[in-house]
Amino acid sequence: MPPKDNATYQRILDAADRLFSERGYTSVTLKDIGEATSLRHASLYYYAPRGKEQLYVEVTERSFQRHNAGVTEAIIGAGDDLRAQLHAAARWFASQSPIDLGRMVRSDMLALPAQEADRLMQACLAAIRTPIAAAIRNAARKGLLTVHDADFAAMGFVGLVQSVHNIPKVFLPTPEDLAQAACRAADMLLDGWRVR
Amino acid sequence: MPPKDNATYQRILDAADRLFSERGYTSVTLKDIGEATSLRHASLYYYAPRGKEQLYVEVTERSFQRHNAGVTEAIIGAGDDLRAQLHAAARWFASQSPIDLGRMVRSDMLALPAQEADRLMQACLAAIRTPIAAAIRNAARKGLLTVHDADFAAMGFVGLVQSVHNIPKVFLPTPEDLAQAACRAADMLLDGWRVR
DNA sequence: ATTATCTATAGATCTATAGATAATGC
DNA sequence: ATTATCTATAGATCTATAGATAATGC
Repeated sequence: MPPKDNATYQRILDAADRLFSERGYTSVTLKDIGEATSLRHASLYYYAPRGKEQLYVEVTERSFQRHNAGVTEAIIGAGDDLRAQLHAAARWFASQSPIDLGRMVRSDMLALPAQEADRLMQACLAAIRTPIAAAIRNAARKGLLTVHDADFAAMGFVGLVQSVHNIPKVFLPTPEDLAQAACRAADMLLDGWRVR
Repeated sequence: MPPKDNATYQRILDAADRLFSERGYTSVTLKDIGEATSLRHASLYYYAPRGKEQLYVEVTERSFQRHNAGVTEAIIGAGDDLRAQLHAAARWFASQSPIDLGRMVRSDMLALPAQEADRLMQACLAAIRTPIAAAIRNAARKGLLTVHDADFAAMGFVGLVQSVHNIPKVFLPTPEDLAQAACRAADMLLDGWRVR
């Protein structure tokens, strides 16, 4: 069992992260992860003795810590204005491969022991919701918003902003196109569709 | 090859629809579908000679026709007011098991021949987008909205409204709780978070 | 000696096919 | 006779383990 900061282990986690987040737990095989890291799939057990499940759990926890940090830093770096903060958060989600919470809840987690699935899912939801809900509460305290449930609003924000990842690539070819679409999505939520 | 309206075949499609939409293409096995219909998995080939892929394609096309009809009828039945129309559409999506467009794009479709995947995905996106975009355009023509891209707005609406399905069941225990949450999500988009 | 990776293989599961058997309709 | 379902099985793929081999560090 090598240390966690071992370079090969990080390569394995990176590949597993990309594959799991893209295709989901059951669609990814250890052979896929092996090929992505130029290792035989049997060698993965050297780093993760409990196999695919261990890799999935570690990768998922790591991924949500990264998202939590990414969104938090984006919002802090955007200053005090909520629109700027939401644009920064929207750009973060546009820049990352999307988090498919629905697939996680209704598919990935079914392959894990129920208790572990619960713990993991709770942590994941909190990790992405918390920094956004904090920004919303902050603006609401200043009397700028009519939002009643900041947590609910934050989850909706994530669902809306990430829907840009479902738009076919021909319509949003470059990463900047995607980022701008995500910002427009954030604006829709902030300003509303109705004329003011 | 029995006729399409054969009762057993409909049972198979219903079970496949539920399983595929919940867990995705690769997570569902023919054994699962067999067990859900009290048939041996080999018997499924009598109705779908091309196996799992055929079942997935038929079920997905059927599902999006159903959603298209469901949303269209909901909107028509809601009268002329956009808010009432969006609430009706939101209630429809809350009442149905969620469509995971992200999983379809980035996982399910990879298991299908590229050309068929393209055709299917285009049809799916259009089926749910069209009736909502029409309602938005209708209200925009009356000068009530500031929406610039009705198709983009419609996709965002679906992403936002369906995010209520990711909220743990303890917070939204009954179907009516879910429906009301979906309506509140629709209101957020219509009115915006900023005070008016 | 220890660490890292590989080959080989067992056992489980999955898709798909072949052919037997039971049920139904003439 | 035809229709519907079943049993049995082949071949592929997947997870996991055992043990060999190569590379590295003392």
